[in-house]
Amino acid sequence: MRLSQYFLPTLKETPSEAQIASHRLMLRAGMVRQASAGIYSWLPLGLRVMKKIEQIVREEQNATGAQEVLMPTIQSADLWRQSARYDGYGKEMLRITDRHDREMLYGPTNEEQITEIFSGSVRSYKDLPLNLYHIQWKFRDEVRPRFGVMRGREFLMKDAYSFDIDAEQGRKAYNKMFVAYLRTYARLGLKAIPMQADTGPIGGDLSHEFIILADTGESEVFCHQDFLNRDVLAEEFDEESDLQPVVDSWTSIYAATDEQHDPARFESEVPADKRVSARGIEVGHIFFFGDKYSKPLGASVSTPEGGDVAVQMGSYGIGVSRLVGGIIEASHDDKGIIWPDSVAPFKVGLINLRAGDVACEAACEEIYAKLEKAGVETLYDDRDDRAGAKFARMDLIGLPWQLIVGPRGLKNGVVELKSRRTEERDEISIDEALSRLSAGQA
RNA sequence: CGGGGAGUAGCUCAGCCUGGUAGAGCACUACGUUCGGGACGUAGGGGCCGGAGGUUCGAAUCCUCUCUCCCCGACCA
Repeated sequence: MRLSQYFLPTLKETPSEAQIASHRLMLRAGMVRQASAGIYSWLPLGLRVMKKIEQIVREEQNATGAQEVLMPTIQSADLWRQSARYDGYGKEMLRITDRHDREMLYGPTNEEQITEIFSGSVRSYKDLPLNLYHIQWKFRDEVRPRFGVMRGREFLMKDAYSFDIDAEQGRKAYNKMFVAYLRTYARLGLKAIPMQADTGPIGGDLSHEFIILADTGESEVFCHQDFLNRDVLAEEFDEESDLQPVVDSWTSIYAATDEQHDPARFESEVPADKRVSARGIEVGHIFFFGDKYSKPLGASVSTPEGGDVAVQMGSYGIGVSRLVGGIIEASHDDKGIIWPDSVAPFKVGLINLRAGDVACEAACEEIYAKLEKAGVETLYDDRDDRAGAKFARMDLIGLPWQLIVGPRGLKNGVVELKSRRTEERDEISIDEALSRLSAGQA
């Protein structure tokens, strides 16, 4: 993509409403624009990142055997009356009426809807286990939206729903999601820590929330150092096996948010040099709640013995749009965003330091064409700005690699390849730069 | 939902107290000089001063009502 043609409205000054780093940086980098309190429009750069996160989430869900569906944002009030949550959910639910005065609502979550879909089509234990998910916008009328997309009212969420014949099978489904979540966050370049959680309004007796560490996190987190050193992507799992030992290995070590923190336990269970206290952001929450929804909504299947039994359900949420902010919170510096490779909107920013210079332009055009051909996502800064402005903008939007082409280097036959994260610069030939960027790692 | 604050140019803000031709910096347009870490000069364009009432000869400014946004707390993917 040529920057001269790309809609990237970056800001030099910070809009006054933005308090935390990710919000400031998202506005300054031209990723989003606020429409009203807690509601955002996504501009090209922001949308690219969100789509990448969404795709990683999707791949990890699919890998567990979950199947993607898409449910509507607008739901009927009647459905929610059946689960008795229409009155219970309170003012967070945005209620609307259509032209016939039918009571509708903008879905804050989809347990009722998925359960109805299930019960309308599934009759036998032979159709289980089943896990359906979708990635759809939700609306929760938060009292006080804040922190940009981290606590918006409208947000994009992946929610999965598992259906099983009994609690034992349900626990297996829960464990699969547990591990899939760990893998998802790891692929997003995040250290996520599972913590025992309250089940809140969704209910149930088994629940974990996933917290990523970031200095600006909302809650204080205490955990064992081992969490941070463990690489879940390096571990092999047999999806069909019982994952309980894996889950146990993650949940048996101390980890708690400040609400549930027990200093005495922390100190007795974790050696002093392994104690980590940090700030955290919740980016996912999983629940197993048995027949809480299947019973009132009549989601039952026939058993091998010929009887009828309400299915055991779980629900599993990841805040996709929140993760865009969360990743920035976990990965930025005073110059701007530092994207992990897996979600970077482009892999490399090609900077022509002297637009209009014949040699620079020819070199950039050649490099750009070759990178595009090699499938390397490239944002080519072909604008006629001064060098300083180009550097500042590229640092702000945080692409992992900057390939800097200037008259000074070209005279010696070299370009400069700079890592945004480490700030290491290598002066190398164009060919070497191309081969490094085209290979997996630069 | 309690408490505080703010709405004036795309952004950051001054002007308001004490009513009298709507301003600055950045951004934008043109030209020139510049050109490896957010340059400089000259000339421009851009505003129903959040909205509605009121007071007044005259309202961004004073009064009333209202809408919106932000911050702190209690609650949340």
